[in-house]
Amino acid sequence: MGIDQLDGRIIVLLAEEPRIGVLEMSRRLGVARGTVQARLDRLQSNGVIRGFGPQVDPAALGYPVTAFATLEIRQGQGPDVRAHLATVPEVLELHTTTGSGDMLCRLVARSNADLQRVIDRVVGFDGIVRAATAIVMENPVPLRIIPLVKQAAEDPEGTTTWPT
Amino acid sequence: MGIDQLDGRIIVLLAEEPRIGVLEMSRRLGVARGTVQARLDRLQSNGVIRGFGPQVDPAALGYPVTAFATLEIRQGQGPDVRAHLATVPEVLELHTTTGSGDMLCRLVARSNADLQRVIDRVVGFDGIVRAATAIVMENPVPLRIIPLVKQAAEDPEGTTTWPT
DNA sequence: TATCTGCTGGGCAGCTTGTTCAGTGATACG
DNA sequence: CGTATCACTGAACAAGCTGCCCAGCAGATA
Repeated sequence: MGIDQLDGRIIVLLAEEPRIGVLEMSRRLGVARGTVQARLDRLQSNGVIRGFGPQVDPAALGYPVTAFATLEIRQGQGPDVRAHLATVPEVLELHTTTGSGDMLCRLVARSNADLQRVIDRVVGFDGIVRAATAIVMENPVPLRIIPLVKQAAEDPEGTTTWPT
Repeated sequence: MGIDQLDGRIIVLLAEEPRIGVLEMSRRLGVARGTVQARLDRLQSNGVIRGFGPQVDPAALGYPVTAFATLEIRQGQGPDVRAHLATVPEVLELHTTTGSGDMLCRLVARSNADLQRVIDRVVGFDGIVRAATAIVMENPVPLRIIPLVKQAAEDPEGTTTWPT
């Protein structure tokens, strides 16, 4: 577990220019093509790189409204609620969190009015006691990983960032 | 704005086998290569497909702990807080939301103990009044987009899902 | 009817990929 | 100390894909 600086540079390069190809990477990094290839294979089998799926923008799909909903779950209904939420396309992700047996999920909708439909569908299920929704207005920091990759590459053991 | 079924199938195919290539896609979809190429170009210039960056797993990087923090911001300090949080690598994303002038951010850390360090760094800033943190235990629905893509492809106008 | 857009099917040169091989340096281990 | 293991290098090869071009055709539109 952990990556070295070469791994980090490969990931950063890949993030900046996804269509770059192994050969061009090896040229820019100043290493042999086989090395980059082996590193990439290892990163993928390690699970560090999960894949290269297309990053789709829900807004461009017609779902410009994003919201986070905190759900309060009736005791023992967790599994059923998970299964229910998994069937709702507008539920982009779901987490169970500490706190009062809660879940947090990310929703999208076609409009603020449409959000009502989505929420109704989400909470229209027995196991859900209550839902608190916060609509996203701005997204100053879009989901990112590069800064973390750089830190992990500089300091694989976490020694410098560890609390003293 | 909106995608048709062919666009949807292209995205799904790309998500299932990211390394597939335009030629193989055209074969599987039963259309000409130029068509797939043109669709892909359009999807990218439309912004529907933002890119093909590597999906990196923070856990595999040594950051297995995820948390969501709700931040209460002092009036007028929003921009400064955004800039501050953008400098913290462990802040994976940041949203401003409705509610009491709040922000919601996703954090990762090397351990529960390390999370304290991250939170201290996040809230160690004048503009932040209070922070409520929820640690993620499970992630029953990892960030996904395919179900939404399928729905958008089937129903580009949202007519069937619209509230009646 | 004339135009425009999108799709088809073909062809071409150039480049990348996947794979294999031998050689080398560093490291770990008996 | 000798040796096995590992990672990296540099090279080679055939195969396949990409990017780009073109002409033709169908459907929608003005």
